[in-house]
Amino acid sequence: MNPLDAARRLVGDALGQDEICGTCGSRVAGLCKPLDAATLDDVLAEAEHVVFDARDYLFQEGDRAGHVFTLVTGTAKLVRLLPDGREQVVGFRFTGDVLGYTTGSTYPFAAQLLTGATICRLDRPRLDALMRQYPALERRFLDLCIQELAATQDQLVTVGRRTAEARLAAFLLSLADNGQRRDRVGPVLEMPMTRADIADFLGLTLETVSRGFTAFRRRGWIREPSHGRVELLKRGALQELTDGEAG
Amino acid sequence: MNPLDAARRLVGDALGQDEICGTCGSRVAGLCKPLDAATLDDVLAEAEHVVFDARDYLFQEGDRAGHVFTLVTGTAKLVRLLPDGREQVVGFRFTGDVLGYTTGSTYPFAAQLLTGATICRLDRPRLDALMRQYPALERRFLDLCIQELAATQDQLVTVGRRTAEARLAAFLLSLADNGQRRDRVGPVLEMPMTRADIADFLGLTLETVSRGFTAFRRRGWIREPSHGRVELLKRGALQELTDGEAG
DNA sequence: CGTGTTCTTGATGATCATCAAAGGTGGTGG
DNA sequence: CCACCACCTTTGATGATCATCAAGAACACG
Repeated sequence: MNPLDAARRLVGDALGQDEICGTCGSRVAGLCKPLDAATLDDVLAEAEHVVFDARDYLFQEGDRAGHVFTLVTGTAKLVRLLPDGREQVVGFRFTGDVLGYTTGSTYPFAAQLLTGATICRLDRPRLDALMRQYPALERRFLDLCIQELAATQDQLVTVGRRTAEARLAAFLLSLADNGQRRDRVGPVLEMPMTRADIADFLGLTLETVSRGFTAFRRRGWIREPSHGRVELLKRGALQELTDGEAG
Repeated sequence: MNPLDAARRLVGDALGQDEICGTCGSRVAGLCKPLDAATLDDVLAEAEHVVFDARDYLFQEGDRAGHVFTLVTGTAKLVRLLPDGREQVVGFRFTGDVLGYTTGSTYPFAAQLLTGATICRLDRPRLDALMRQYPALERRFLDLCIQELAATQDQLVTVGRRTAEARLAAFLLSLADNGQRRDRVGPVLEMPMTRADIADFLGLTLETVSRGFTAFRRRGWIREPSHGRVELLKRGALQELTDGEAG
């Protein structure tokens, strides 16, 4: 069952009901995690749920920042454009993550979906009102922002100071960490991004990324059971590569 | 007069008095900018001023996050270490900037001074108390964090997708923007960082950075009137380079 | 005035981008 | 249901960019 179908079914069954909203609120990375039940109800009463297709943009770079989004289901990439049209992926966002919060008036990057997705969306006027009412919400955004900052700095280290294969290894390990935080079962990771997406994230070309995957496969470090999935067979080897102890 | 002497003199004359504290509070990037006078007095009463030498660390990566710092005078670099000892500079901080705020228990990077500096320092327990009292302070940190995030994403674009000379041009232009925000007079920019610092920031080697400066000098795009200073003579040319319209 | 640090410049080579083409895969419509 | 088509992926050949190694020059400091 592909993610889009899953999302549609979920929404069809339970749009606006506690089942979905519970999901919004209970995720590790979710917006409402530290809120008590009464507050949560207030917040969720204001939010709306929407379904998007793969490749849809939640927002473009420079758009008026009118909403904050939570990914109930699906994966997205955050993209900055260069004047000449090339793009840099500044991050990926997964089920449970929050996107698009800014104190500025426009989004500083675009958010494009890699899969179909169910989105929980809250508009800025309502969010501002809720934040005045519940200061814990503002604190939550600060926590999230500090986490994002740390992750972006990590990425800067990866792109600035590692070889192509080491970057790829770091990417795969971060995917795995991500899966764990979301308590996904089993050793096989979902990887909905294309080689081009990964290249734009790592500051490489898609050819170089492809060669990296091939090399890891040949060495028996990874396995790709199907499109959009990886399994890390030798984490130690990947870790050594990122740590620079390459032989 | 070197920056260290300037800092020492300033502190010797006016430590703890309104003159310095006014400086903390009035800067564009300062912590207390949006606070009213009464709040500002409360915050400043809790802060202490300290003088550091060039190369001192305000904190190391992994230290307990016990203080928040404002640079009253001086320049610092923020550094992440790799397992093999190489380092990535994730940002520079200038007079008026705030450093070291995190909701976590340890600093995720080190802060090392490039020049002597006067620091306005506030410990976490007091800061937390002040934030409970003045929610505007928390909001201020969120603003700052979002700005830092945007700047770090910009840097990711630079390091991931631009050539060596284009990175250097972007760096010089950002220095100039920074100077403007601080309403520095005249066309000559302070540049207290070494070629190695710049290289570690741009994901290059110090030799490549040096060659870049030489190339820009030869083309008449920049001038270095003395150590630690630059003047941008052809901003348009530098801008074209970063925008990728290089011929 | 000597010493350590930073900066410059050159020579060489490795890494990775670029260009090119063919093989897969999934989705769509006939 | 099959065939076609668009997109993604793989693989190869070549070359440019930038790292590395090396040595000398300029500068700051004691």
